Amino acid sequence: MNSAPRPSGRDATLADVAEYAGVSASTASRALNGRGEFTPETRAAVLAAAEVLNFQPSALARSLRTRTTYTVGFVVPDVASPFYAAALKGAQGALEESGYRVMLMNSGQEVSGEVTALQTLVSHRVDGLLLATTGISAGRFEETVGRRGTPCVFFDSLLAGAGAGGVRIDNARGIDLLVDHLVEHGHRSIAIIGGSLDETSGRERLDAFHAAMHRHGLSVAPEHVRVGRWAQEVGRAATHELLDLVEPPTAVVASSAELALGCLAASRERGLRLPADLALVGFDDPYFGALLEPSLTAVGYDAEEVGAVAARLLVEAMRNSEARRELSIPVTLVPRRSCGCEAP
Amino acid sequence: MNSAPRPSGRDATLADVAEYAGVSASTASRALNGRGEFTPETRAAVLAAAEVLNFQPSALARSLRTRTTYTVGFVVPDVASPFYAAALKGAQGALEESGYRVMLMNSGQEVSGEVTALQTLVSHRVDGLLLATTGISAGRFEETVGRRGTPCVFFDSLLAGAGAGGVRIDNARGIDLLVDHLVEHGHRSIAIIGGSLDETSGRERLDAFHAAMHRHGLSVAPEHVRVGRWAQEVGRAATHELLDLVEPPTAVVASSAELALGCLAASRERGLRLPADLALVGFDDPYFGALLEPSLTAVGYDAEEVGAVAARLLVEAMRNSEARRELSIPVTLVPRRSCGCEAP
DNA sequence: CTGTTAGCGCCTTCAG
DNA sequence: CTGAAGGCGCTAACAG
Repeated sequence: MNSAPRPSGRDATLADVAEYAGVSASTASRALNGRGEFTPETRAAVLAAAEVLNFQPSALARSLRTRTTYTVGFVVPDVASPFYAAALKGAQGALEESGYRVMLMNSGQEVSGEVTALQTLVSHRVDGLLLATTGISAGRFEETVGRRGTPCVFFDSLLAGAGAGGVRIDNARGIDLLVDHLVEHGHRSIAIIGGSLDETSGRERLDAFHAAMHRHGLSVAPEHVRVGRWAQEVGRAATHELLDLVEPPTAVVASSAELALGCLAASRERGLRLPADLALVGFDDPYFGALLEPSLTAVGYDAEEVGAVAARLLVEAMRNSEARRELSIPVTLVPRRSCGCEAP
Repeated sequence: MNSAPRPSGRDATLADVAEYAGVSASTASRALNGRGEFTPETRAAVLAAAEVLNFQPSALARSLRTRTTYTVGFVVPDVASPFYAAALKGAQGALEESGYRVMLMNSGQEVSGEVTALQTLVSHRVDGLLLATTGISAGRFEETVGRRGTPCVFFDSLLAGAGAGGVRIDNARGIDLLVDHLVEHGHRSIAIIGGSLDETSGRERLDAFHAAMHRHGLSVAPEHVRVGRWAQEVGRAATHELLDLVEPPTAVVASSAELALGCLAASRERGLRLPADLALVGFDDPYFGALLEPSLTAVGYDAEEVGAVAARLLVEAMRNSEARRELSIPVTLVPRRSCGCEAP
């Protein structure tokens, strides 16, 4: 034993611990990190010293030295969106299990924001990236993170062939489920309110809609296709436009929960009774879906799982960069009343 | 000019840039950071070199040297919760404006998780902390981050007198608004479904409820007070219990959106017609509140603002640690139909 | 205005 | 098993 705990002038560094324990810095380092064998005394002394001095190793210095930060960058358009928030939680959990931390960046729906976020993350030397892109080009991406070779797993919105992998939602299957269900209810004049075509999900859902309609031998009027941002307001406006048509649809599939909510709002403004006057189904099953009026028939999936799977893929990639892998998250139909079902 | 861009063996370091530009490392550093004046040539040469070599300064090394990370730690029980997600977004935006980045940690509703999160953040030498605690003790907090003196602003749930400041929601005012409104509708037998008493909001809302009832000269039956976690399931169970009473309440105030949703679900399960059979009002105005059946009368506030204000307080504290400041976010009543109003 | 020197805190050869 | 030495990449003194 030596002097009293440091008067907190600065806080304890490895050297302090070593001095206090009466050993060299390297020995202290080894003891603390469990490398090699020691005489019990030595080890105990170091541990005690660390305890007493409240030693908190500097992740900064360690990372600089080891060239590993155990930090992963997470970039999404908007953390406040339920989907991204859930994905973040899932990823966070999975990463934590593997000892990684998350540095979060909002890209704010803009490519410039995405590039900035990526640069920041790269300068922080993150070990990996989890990215839900909103439209960065492969070239820009390559230029920003490619050179350093930081592993990157895309999710939700993928960048063709780039990065160490991707996790997608089974958009085509989901839309199929929705359209099939509407057709079973006898609808033939179905409209779609789609999300941004700059994103994978926006494009895939719209394409799948056309394909599904075609499969049923149904035609889709051009004015029955509305696309825009993923916002409630967009869904609302689109619904009004749809209903103002000389031949309004008898059913609509909304590409997201926000869009479906907008449709609901517009219908309510017009005093429409759903599903009698208009049937509605949506992609995304919000947790309050059963409590809406009418309760919303939707295609659901596990958003946390999207993040968790992406994170696991990334961890693998960071450990041993193997071949690129792409996974798909399954979706299921949750029939409720907005489609015309009698159910719950 | 010198040789061709580096074959990307490793990536460019400041030394590389300096060499390429034919100047010393310190000059390169100064030029890049805009310190001091230079002969135009020098500056241009350095900038060009940095450009060509795609130089990305290491935030790690810089932080180690300057003892500043420009990173803020953000700790919440659950990022996926709408409130925290929104607060995060608000904080993120405000912080970004001041050049700070966010490192996110989920405490998972447990004190142990909170301590771990704090330790991690401290070892990363974050410049500041934004914390929505779930019950860490002042002692534990002091022990974990106090020694280093990292500024910390609490939000939502405060730790009495600790840290550099706090941002609270005006819970008392919100509950007053709710109770007053119910009383105006003629209710005298009002129950409350409260959230966790380990958190400031849980306690304050419950206390305010008792105070408000008292103010109106109304008594509250002990069995009309139910508390638990902030979960829909809890709200549902509590509502069933309330309705099974020999003297069920005629109205209930739910302490959060989740709780209100649970109450709605339970009411629906029993085939009750709201607000005729039971009036309901809630703290927290979810964005889909108008689309529920019946639409939910609630007290709302700007969740993003909570995060943004906390972040601004923190930035001030990091710049010049002045006196502790505590701010309150205002709330407003949004009357809809679940209370008995005819409105929208 | 510019270069040289030193060191942030840690880990990891290389000797002993 | 342990200690000494060096360096990760950058910036802040200190000279010139």
